[in-house]
Order: sequence, then structure tokens, then C-alpha cells
Amino acid sequence: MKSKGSITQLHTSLNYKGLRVTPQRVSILNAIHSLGNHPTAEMIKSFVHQKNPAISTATVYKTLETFVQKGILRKIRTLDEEAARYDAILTDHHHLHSSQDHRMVDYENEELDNLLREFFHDHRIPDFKIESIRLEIHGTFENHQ
Amino acid sequence: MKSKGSITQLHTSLNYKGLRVTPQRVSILNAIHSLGNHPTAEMIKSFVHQKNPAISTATVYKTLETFVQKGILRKIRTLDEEAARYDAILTDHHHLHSSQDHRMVDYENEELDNLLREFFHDHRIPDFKIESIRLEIHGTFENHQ
DNA sequence: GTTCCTGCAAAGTATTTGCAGGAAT
DNA sequence: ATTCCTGCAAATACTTTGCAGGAAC
Repeated sequence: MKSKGSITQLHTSLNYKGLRVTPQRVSILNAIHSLGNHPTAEMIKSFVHQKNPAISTATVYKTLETFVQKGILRKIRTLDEEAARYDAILTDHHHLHSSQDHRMVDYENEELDNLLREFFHDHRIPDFKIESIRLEIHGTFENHQ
Repeated sequence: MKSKGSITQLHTSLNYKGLRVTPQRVSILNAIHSLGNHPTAEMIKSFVHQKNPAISTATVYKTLETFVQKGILRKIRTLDEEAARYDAILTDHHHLHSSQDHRMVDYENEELDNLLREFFHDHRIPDFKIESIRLEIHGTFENHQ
């Protein structure tokens, strides 16, 4: 469905970051893309285990941390959950948070970002320099989509 | 400095929520108000221990959870920290997040809220009903304030 | 007197770390 | 050949739970 990076592309992108291409890392990247947005480490581990049961929990965590350090993933936390989630979208964007289940869906809107930029340009916060703004939009999904 | 609730007020507000007034609960509420915004359970525990070393960790956690359930506190999580924080301000508001240290400062602006309300009124998100919006404003504090 | 709360210790969940062997380069 | 990565097990951080005694009402 969604265009996934080929093995070669993964290879290249890992190399580019100075990382060795290991089956574990390839599996984990594939898992994140297959799982859609914002899986937890646990979800990634389960997915990866289907094909490769030998991969250890420690490796999953270490790898995710490495990817975050290298700027391949972003780590995010939600309001009401214990576990961290990992986001493969690196550009700044916002999230819809379901108050029913713990779903999180990306929300991007350039017009909104411009509006915010303007607003804070006109309303500087004393002694604070803004780097980025992320909206947590809480609510409920309708039509069970 | 900041107007704190007297013992009697605390008493009344706990009673109002159907909670018994215990020294532990009074200490914990005082701690949260003294510590300013968004202390972690650990910070609250340390503070409380200065006056009352006997209070247990379990009680701190249980009490905080009770307060959250009763709507006396709100539990929040930050981007890069493991531990939850507790916020005594219940009305919807936003937060400044320091990218230097792990500081979090409240930010409220009615004009901003109106702007957002208008924006999302005009740009409905398909199949999603918004309940609340919180901004995470990341950046750096200047003038070491 | 009844119900609720506290403290202890143990358990649970999420995550990190040290280290030795093994794989990628 | 060297450097980096993985897996194991143990450790750590944060939080929850069961239960019995004690406090608040």
C-alpha cells in the first residue's frame, strides 16, 4: 500500500548516518513503517518477533535510542500513557489524541503553522525563544474510522 | 508569596470531594503548592519528607492518583522525561518546555485560544470531534530567569 | 463502629547497562 | 583486523498492589 523503502534504500540511509546495516535494524525500521504511526517499543518488538524471534528486547531499545540520536526517529510521549512512542515523521507536526483508546494520528496544516507563527511574532513571550510548537489535539474519533 | 489555601480551606475542599482529611493529604497538597508548577512524584515525596519523614512512597503515589481521579490535580507527561508530573491548574492551558533543562512553565493566553477555536471551526478535522487543545511550546529561556 | 487510608514489602512495567561473543565493515 | 552491534542477564527508574493495622468520620 504505502511506498516502503527498499532494502537498498534502508542500507543507504543507515550508512549515511554512519550506522552498520544489521538485520535487526532493518527489521525495526520495517516494523515502524508497517505499523503505521507512533508504535511503542513493545509493539515494535512484537512485530519484529514474528519474523525474527531471536531479536532481544535490549536490542530493540538500544536501536530505537540510536535512531533517535541519529535523527532517524523521534521519540514522543502521550498525555496518559506510560510508554514512549516512536515517530518516523521528522518534520514538525501535530497530533490528534483519541480520548477513547490511545490512538494518535498525525495532523499537519501549514495554514495553522503560519497562524501560530504570526501570533507569536506579535505576542512574544518574555525571556523565551521559541524553537517549535506542537499541538496535542484531544478528542474523539467519529464513524469508527 | 502566593496565596495558599489555609488548613480550613484544604479541609473543606477535601471534604467536598468526599475525601478524608489526613495529615498526609494535607502535606501533599501543600507540597504541590509550595513547589510551584509541575513537580514529579519524587519531588513531592522529598518535600513532604522534610516535615514528615514517615510518609511512604506508596501513599504519595496513591494520594496523587486519588487527587487526579477526583479532579484535584492533573497528570501530565513531558517529551523527554520518564516521570509523570502533577499540575494543580485544572483549566486548559499550555506549556513552555525548556530544551536546556527539563523546566516546564505555564502559558495561558485567551486570545490564542480564541484564535485556535476559530481556526478549527473553519477547518473541521474529518471524523474527529475536538475536546481540548494543548500547545507544547519548545524553546529556550533567556536571561536565566 | 464502620469505612477509608496508610505503610510495608513485594511485584509490575518500562527502560537501561555491562559485558563477552559475533557480525559488519 | 577493527570497530561496532547484539543478546543475555542484571540493574534501575517509576509506579502499582495486597494486605493488615490504624486513623477519620
